[in-house]
Amino acid sequence: MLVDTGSGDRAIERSAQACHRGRSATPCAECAARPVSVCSALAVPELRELEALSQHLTLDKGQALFRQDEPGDAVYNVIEGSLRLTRLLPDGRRHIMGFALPGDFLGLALAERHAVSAEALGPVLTCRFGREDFAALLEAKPHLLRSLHARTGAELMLAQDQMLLLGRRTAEEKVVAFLLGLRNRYARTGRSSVTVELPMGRQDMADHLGLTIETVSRMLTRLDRAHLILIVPGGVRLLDVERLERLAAS
Amino acid sequence: MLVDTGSGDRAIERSAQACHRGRSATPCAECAARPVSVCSALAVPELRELEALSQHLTLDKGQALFRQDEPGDAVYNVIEGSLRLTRLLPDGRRHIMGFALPGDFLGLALAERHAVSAEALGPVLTCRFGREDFAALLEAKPHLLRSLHARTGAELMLAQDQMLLLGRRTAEEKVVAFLLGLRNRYARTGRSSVTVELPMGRQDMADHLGLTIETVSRMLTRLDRAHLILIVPGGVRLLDVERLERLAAS
DNA sequence: ACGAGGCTTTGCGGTGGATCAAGGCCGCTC
DNA sequence: GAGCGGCCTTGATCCACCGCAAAGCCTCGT
Repeated sequence: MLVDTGSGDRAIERSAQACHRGRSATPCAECAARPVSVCSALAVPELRELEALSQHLTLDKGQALFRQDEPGDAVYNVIEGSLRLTRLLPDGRRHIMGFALPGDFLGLALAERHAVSAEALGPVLTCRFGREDFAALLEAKPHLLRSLHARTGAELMLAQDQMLLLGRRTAEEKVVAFLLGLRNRYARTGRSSVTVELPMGRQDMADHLGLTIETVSRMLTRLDRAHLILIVPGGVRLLDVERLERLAAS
Repeated sequence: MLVDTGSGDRAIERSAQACHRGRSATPCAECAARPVSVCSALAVPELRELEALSQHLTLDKGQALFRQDEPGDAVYNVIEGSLRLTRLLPDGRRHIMGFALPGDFLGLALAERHAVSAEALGPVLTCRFGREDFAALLEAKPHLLRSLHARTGAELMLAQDQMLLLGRRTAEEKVVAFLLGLRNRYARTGRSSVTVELPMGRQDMADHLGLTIETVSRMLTRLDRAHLILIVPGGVRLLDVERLERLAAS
């Protein structure tokens, strides 16, 4: 949902040939992500136009959709799976600006160059639009631009929340706020559940919260031992949301 | 330039009667802030319409333009002076999301409620637009909306820079990056100079950088003693920009 | 000129989280 | 099913920054 752009680190290689391209059989009207994505701004008849401009694109775990500082020649809508949006400091320090979930739009800022790298946390399905095509569509559909602007504004508010979190919260508050925030995002995109999936690793959480991997791990085990959460494979179960919310001091 | 909204702390009281309202004699075409503000998206003939919708509004040091959580019934363009954009945690911890300078637009997100408080750091002159009026204008002028969206996108990128700064940088890097960033913003709005004005106090800088007032003070004196900057009344003089940029690791 | 209040600087411990260093727990592949 | 590699946890120590306290300094009003 955040801006985009990117250059990765590791052994993550964008292998264009590995990405299956071209529309699959499913039309926009039946897209699972449509109700929660920008596309919801378009009426059903308009979806035909959108469909003509779009390409499906899949990624495997670890592949980069785009890299920091690359020219932003396309924008994407996430349909399935999740990605991490990473920014690198010249000296190698890494920060994760956020995680993109189904329905999130990558390229909100329509910037010349991607400000972050987008790397798949698992199998990912996206809908790709060429930059020119999408700009032309925005030109023709003011309500799409308005919807995009509204999303960008919402993203800006989230970014502010994150700034406050990074600047003024303790390690425990950070971890708890992260879990609750993720839960709320899942709830908004449909499946709400007591169990919060964590598709990212501990290091990713740490790089998102401005902590080290050890601190994140310690805080999680502390919350577990206090019976506020239960650590399960692939995620956590929130046992006492009320008390967690008090801890997050939001 | 950031979002807006607000509820302050201290003895800052919005005294509506203290704000001189109504257009002064100067028309939009001669506005000093026009070249660097959203208004630059409008052609000279269109400025008449803009002018009809706008009201000048002045603030004294410490007065709030709006408060966190207030309904966002207006948007503002800063013409002269500077403001701090503050967000408060329920327990009193404060974070300053940014500082608005001449040319900055407050209310980019067009949100229902202000996300921050905007408080004048000194005498301030703003241009006020009613929310409804401005929305109607956006409806009528797509290029104004596009300009606003571009600004919001740029703001989002800045917010990401700030997140990286808050999450992954040392106290010294934070202070240096802040000084350099402020210098660049001044340069963009016209008057560039070796001397960087600091209209905000040390506590404000601390609350912006996620530090304490003592740490900010210590870093500044350390930079001063290293002859990288010179602390002068009301600001600092940058003595060795090259070395400062290396320190900021940007 | 003087005094008061607010802001800034400086010194001195204290501490939350970083850093360093083992292990432990999978889920692979062979 | 043994061995390997990646991730996660846990413990011990360290240090950058915090928090408190006391001056110092500047501005403003009288």
